[in-house]
Amino acid sequence: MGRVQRKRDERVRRIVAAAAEVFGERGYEAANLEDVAERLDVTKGSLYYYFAGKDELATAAVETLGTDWTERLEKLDTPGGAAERLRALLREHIAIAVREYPAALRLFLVPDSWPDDLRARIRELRRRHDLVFRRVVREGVAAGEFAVVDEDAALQALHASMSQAPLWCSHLAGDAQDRAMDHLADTLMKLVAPD
Amino acid sequence: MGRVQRKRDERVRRIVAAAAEVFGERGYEAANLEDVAERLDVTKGSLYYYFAGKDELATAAVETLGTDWTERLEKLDTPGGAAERLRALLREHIAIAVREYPAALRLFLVPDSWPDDLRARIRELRRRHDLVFRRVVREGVAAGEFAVVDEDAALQALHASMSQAPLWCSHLAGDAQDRAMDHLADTLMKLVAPD
Amino acid sequence: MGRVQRKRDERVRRIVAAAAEVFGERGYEAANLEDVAERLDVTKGSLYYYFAGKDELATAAVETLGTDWTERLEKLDTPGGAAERLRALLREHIAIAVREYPAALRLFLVPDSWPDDLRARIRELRRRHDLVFRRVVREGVAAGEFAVVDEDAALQALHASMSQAPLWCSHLAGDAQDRAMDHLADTLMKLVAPD
Amino acid sequence: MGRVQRKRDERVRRIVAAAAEVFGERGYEAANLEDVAERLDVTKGSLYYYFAGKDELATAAVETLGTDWTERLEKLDTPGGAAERLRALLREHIAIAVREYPAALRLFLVPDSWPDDLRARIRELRRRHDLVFRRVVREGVAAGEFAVVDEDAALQALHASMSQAPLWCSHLAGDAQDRAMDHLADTLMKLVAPD
DNA sequence: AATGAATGAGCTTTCATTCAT
DNA sequence: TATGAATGAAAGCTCATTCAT
Repeated sequence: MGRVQRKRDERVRRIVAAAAEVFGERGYEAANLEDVAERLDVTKGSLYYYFAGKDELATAAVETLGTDWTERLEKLDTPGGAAERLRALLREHIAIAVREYPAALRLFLVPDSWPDDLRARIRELRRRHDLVFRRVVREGVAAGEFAVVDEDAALQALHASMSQAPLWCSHLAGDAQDRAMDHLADTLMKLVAPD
Repeated sequence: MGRVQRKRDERVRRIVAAAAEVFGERGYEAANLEDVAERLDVTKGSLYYYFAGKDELATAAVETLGTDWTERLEKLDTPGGAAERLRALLREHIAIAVREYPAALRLFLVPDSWPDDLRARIRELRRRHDLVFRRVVREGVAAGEFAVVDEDAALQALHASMSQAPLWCSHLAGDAQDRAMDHLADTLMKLVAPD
Repeated sequence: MGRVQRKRDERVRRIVAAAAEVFGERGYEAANLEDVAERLDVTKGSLYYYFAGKDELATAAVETLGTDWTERLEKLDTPGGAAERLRALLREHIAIAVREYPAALRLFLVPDSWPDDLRARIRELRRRHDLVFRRVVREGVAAGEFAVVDEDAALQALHASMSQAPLWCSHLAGDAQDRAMDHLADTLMKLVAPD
Repeated sequence: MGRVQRKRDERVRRIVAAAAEVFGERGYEAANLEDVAERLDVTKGSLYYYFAGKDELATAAVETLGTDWTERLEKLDTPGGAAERLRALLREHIAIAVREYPAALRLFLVPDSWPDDLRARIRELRRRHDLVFRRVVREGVAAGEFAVVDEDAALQALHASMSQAPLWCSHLAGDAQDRAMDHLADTLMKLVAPD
């Protein structure tokens, strides 16, 4: 992989980052390529040299954002039992959602009209993301630290609550926001609390 | 209020219903008036006889849907303690979300660009809706039946989880879907479980 | 002509008056029938019972306004020489323009696309209106009171100046407006001043 | 300023010229972008690459036309006294109105609904245009060559008469038209004639 | 590789006009 | 007579997409 390829990859990376911002802020439909280009100081047309169209760009954005997010959670190597580790995961996930991707919810609400392969890739992304949490939950349950009514239900509730956190946390200021995020994490821990 | 007015009201009601469907399915941006009109077997222009524009129509849809939903929950007169009543509320709310308004989440994700008064009305709607749950939770806590880390956090988690339920319940068939909904309700009860 | 016909005439008269206001304020293109109807507390559709369409209504408005205006000038029976009479005509014309039909200029700027017969009627109106002034000017010239380079040019200048008077007189307050109108009339008298 | 910019400027210039034609012929409301585009052999949408909307295009048209017109009059360096110079100005102004911008009157009758800044720019344009005439009139008065009842009234009358000249001159043929224009200019000179 | 330009389809909105009642 | 309702054509505007340079 030569210098040329590296340069191209870097270019793509920056485009996707910009796209993730715009799509995240406005959602797929309301986002427009002009704004993505503007953020990169290039023209709309240039994007087509790297991406076949809006769909592909949005998919790449979702993919990158999803992967980054997942990896940051995967790297979070907290020592201790399942409870400590889950608590750390929740806190980190909420922090990322509120601070960095306040509109990720919109970003993941992809149009139903997308081709199957794009949808499949996104589903796969979510599955991998979900696995980070699911593993800890499952270990906690096995170790008797946690108890769940239903694993799927618990995980859905966790994800849903975290992804909507920005909707009511964003408008809070520094300390109050921190406290709200902590309270949410603590609250969600109850979902897997032993009886 | 004469026959004419009644007829107009009925007409408006049907338009709003159609709009709620379309906006709910596609979200505000992706929805278009052509589709709303088509569902009513009229032409686009006719809608403007009843509504000043897309915004107003969407607001009406959100408002109607929100009010109906809240009222159905308010009417739910379950006997018993806070736990029984909350459980019934959760189950009903989830059922409505999954069966009748699978895309309500999208509908409530209103554009940031809306005028303040529209946003204010929507916020008010949500507040009233929230109150139905908040009251029961508060009573349960007072009665020692429930314990919450933080009232706001608990309620946010409840709402978020329920509103996203369709995303993973819709594709399930009859019995499996019922079971999933029950599991979710039971899971969410843990959020307020006493220690 | 029975009571029915009289009632209809009265109805037509009021519609035309409202139309003259609206067309005068906005000009032909920008005016819309909804506003005309609203001013009369009726619905758009009703207007079609009396007029075949927008064109006919506008023509009637122009015609009525033109006729009224002309008749008021014709009735102005000032004693004295041509100078006194012309001065009175100018002053009255300007007053009507500024106070009552500040946008008459817009009203008379009819679209080029109108059918020939409508245009012909309007031209005839203007001719009759013009005649009121032309007669006095001609008499003044014959009597040696006036001198004109060219009768047509003088009359065109008179009309143009008077019809645009509202553009710079409307924003003036009571006395100042009166003075401006007087000055304009005096100024225009110079157009026919003897050498 | 590179070749690209020059090309863009030229493009803009041609668009504005086309717009001035269309707006001038039909007035603001009746004019439509389709027609402007058609005259340039492009599609409607292309205009938006250069102008934000109908308002901006119309303003540019008014501005360009107004500036050009004023500059042509300013460059008119006639020798002689105030009378000779005013006579030349009138003649040139009338010629431009009749021959080149027969519907400028319509163009300058901007909608009341325009934003204040657009209206302000147009007013400024008119002020500068007016100044060309006002200066000569004032000099003539100072030199005792002219006498006016009221400077403002005289100038308003001059402008109004000239701007409406096309309404009755356009339909005249070659020589007759020339003569009519001359007569108008001579007639208007009387407005400032000494007593 | 990137740009400026253009396109065309699709959207929201307006409004003269028609018509059953 | 008058109304409420609906229509359809046309307007202004947006934007993903294409393409010559």
